[in-house]
Amino acid sequence: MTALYDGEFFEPKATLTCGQVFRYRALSEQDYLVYSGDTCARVFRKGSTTYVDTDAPQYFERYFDSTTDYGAITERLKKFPELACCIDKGKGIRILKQQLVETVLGFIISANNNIPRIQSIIERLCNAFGADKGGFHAFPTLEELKDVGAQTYRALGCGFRDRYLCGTVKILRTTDMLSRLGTADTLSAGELLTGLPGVGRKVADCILLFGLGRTDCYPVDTWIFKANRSAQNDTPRKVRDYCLQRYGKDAGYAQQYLFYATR
DNA sequence: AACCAGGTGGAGC
DNA sequence: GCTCCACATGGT
Repeated sequence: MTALYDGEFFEPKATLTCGQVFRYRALSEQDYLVYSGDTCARVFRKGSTTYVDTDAPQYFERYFDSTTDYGAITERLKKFPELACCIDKGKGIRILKQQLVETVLGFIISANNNIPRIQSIIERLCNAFGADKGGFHAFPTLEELKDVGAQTYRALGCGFRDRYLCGTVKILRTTDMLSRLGTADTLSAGELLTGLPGVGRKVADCILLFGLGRTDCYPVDTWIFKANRSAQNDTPRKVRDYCLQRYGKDAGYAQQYLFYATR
């Protein structure tokens, strides 16, 4: 089934290559396959329309955040002069509502890593342990990762993050953290997440934003820090606090427009 | 051949 | 609280 969207605020390329998601593959300039959990969709643009072709239309309607008014968000953020040109470049970005476990493990792998390598590690992880869905493999469930040891993650190219993955999988499997994350406020959810091995401030903010839909977050990575640092805000923590205060509930959107435009 | 990549954790102060 | 630094891996 294929759903149609006005493409002004929904471009496949901007949405998928702005750094929020790792499981996608480009077929051409504005034509992508994207995988989430155990499902997939083809997202492509023709003229001023974006099409989503999938067997799970209701899932991807939510995944692509279809009911949020990005025109209103960009109007609010355009008032900040430092964002004006970023929004012109990236106004087709949508913040995806991704699977929580997939987001947690994906961003643990992202630490001190580059995006092409993150993508290939995650693809190998899916191929090794995720269910065969015919043409692609699902992201592994916690149950499927139950007995995966550090040396196996190491063999998949995860490097020093092997023990983080083992430790986090065990906690997610054996505690009620996942259910608590869904109902906790953003601050409490952040504290829960930073208690996981391999999850610090930045990775927690990515999980909050991309896996829990908390747009009042501002992940500060090396790129954002270089773009935002000043004499006043000379540490990642200060940049984060300043931008959270400045952009409020729109901080997550602001961060994505900036990341996409400056990376 | 150093340096970098969507950083984190730990030791030492 | 803070500052250094090791940590796998592959690309430039």
